[in-house]
Amino acid sequence: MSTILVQVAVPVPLFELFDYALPADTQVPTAGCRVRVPFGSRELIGIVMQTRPFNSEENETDESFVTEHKIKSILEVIEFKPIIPATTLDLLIWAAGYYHYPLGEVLSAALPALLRQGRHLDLLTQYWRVAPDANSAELSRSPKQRKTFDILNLHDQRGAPESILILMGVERASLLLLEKRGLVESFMQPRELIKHPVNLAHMPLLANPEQQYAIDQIHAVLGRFQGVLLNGLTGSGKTEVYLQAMQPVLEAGQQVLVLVPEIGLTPQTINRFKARFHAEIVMLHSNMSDVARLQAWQAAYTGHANIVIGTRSAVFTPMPHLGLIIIDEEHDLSYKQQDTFRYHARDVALKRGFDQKCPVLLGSATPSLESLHLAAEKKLLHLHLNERAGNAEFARIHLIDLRNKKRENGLSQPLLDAIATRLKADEQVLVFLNRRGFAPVLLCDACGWQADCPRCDAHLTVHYTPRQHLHCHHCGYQSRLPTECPACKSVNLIPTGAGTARLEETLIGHFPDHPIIRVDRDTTSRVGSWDKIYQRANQTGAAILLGTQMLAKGHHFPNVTLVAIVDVDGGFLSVDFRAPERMAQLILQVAGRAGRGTKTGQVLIQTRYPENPLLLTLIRQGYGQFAQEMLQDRKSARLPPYRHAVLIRAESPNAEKTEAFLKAAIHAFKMGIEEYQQQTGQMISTPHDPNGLEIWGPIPAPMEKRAGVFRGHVLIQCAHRRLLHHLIEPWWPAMMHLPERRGIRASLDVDPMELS
DNA sequence: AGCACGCCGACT
DNA sequence: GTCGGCGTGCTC
Repeated sequence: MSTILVQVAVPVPLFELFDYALPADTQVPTAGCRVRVPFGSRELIGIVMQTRPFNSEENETDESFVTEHKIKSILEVIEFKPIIPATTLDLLIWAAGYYHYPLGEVLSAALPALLRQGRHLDLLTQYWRVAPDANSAELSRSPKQRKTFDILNLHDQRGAPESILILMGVERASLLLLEKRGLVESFMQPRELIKHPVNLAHMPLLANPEQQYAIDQIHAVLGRFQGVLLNGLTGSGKTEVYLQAMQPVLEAGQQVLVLVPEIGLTPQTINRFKARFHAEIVMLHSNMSDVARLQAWQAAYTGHANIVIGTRSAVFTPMPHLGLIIIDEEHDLSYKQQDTFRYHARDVALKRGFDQKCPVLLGSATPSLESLHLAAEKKLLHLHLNERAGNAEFARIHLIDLRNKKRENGLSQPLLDAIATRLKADEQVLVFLNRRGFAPVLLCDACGWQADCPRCDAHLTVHYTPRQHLHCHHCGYQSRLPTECPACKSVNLIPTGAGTARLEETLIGHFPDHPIIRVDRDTTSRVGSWDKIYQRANQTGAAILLGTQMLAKGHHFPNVTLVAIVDVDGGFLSVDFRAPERMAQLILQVAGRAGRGTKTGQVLIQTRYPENPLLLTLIRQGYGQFAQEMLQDRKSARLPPYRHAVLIRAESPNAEKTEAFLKAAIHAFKMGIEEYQQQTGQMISTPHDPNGLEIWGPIPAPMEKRAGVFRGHVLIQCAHRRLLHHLIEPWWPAMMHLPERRGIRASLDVDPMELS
């Protein structure tokens, strides 16, 4: 009997695809369509990858390994027009291969939750129109409804989709009120794809020569793939370049994809775009309801949305008329997913631009070393914006040598003096310390005992407010604050070191007359939303803003003229080879925050190592030169981006078993190398040969025990990406079935960003 | 990942 | 005598 076999990617952590029979009277689905299939004892939604005729007579010789009787039938074909269009499907297949993650899970993760659950794409859209016998006279006392009615009255009986009306400033509430009065009515119909031309809502700002050059360069590469690195200081007008770069793309009826860091998707960002273009703009981020997300996704998928602004996962949104991809703050770590499917949205975006023949614009004041390296190799076009708007001077950065200086809870006298000066001038100060709580260590003065987390290789942090206790910031473990040392019964337990809570106390002591706004994970629920924080900061005059990384990533505080970095040394002395780069990005980011308009800003950095050459390069010669030196270091240390890296992580409650798995994995990998050598006659042996394949490990993770599990790593590096992936491709799936894997959680991280 | 099957401990 | 612990193996 002749039937059709359908190869399906199912959302399970397995690397193989599964074959199903198509019911006899069913139309053949194409690749990218969803199907409901039986899988073991359950039912799952899978994605069709391929269909092929299947002849049971010839099955004996069929390359299909599945015995005929095992093949089950598809239960339902959910749609015949692919929910994942061919270009998106190809991108996802590539990503699953590149990141060595099961295809079924990759595809499933790329769909909005409701589609993942099998819901049909609802292509009907709500339209509104004026009711046939509407008498609008009664609206004289409801100006909002009047305005809404008038806008709707511009349209004939064919009406207008709600999203377009909202675009024109209509509020949904007014529509509903008018509907109650019987003046307007709504109906559902498939939305017509009218390419309504995108108009300018506002004229572009006058670009300075640098901006104009950048805009021209980007316009010159529209219509083909070109990666562009837009390297612009904070305040140099990157957003204006984005907007003008987008304009001809939108005017040509094409779509623009804008990726922003997780924290960057603020109303201010969106409003910049809305204020410039009369266009349909949709957002895609994690704080949206499933329905809202589906609606936005659908607008992108159908081509109705002109601009799609989203976080990391939006890089996979189908967009039939994609003409430009913009990645704002391309160096931001949130573009790399840190669990499960560990993709990097920036790298996926570059691949997508290549596939869909459109430019990819990477913007940053402090580009990643990866992007700078690509620019140096001429794989990215490198554009610079160095002028600040209004000729505002960039903040001056100074070091405060902490050695032999009296300090009060980490604050040196020169820093306290500088804060006092700024407050006296009615200006604001931002104090940055990446450590929350009161004190990072509780130490016994008598015997040296320290309060440690029983589940992690870490000290417990002392907290006094809102409730006195010890807290592990790595696993959440909590215990009461001991009154005496458990080891020697001494009562001299000293909270040692300073966190933001202690700094707050100290600052209140010094500056009792000024508001001190603390922003960290412990206070945001108390202080309120970001909006409230901005409001408070902008309403008061002289004030101190104190906080962790959260504060550095937030938005602008226009009255801040001094930024203090209390402890820079952690960043420059860390074992993680990317730590200095991240600290430099942070310093520049907060420096961009200081001083706007007429007031020149100042950055003070406290350090015990004022002669640190990297730090000196950064403050004397800027980020560009700093990055060049970092790249030189990376090159001589044979680290990324000069080597391609893959990190294997394993964890289990048993340290020996974790290590045994990693050893077995290394052994298998080395067997794979030998096989490769025999097949190709090419030797890959020493780290110093041009192939430079290096295997490091098993090594304990920087914090070996965390939340009660032991974590180990193997780092594999290679000068040739192709070779590395060629070796990993057959090897990693096989590792899932290793006997030593029992009880181990293992994952593979391609191009790891954090070695923890 | 789920889910079922299966083989050893404390209970109505 | 059963309920249920989670080890093991499979999913077209």
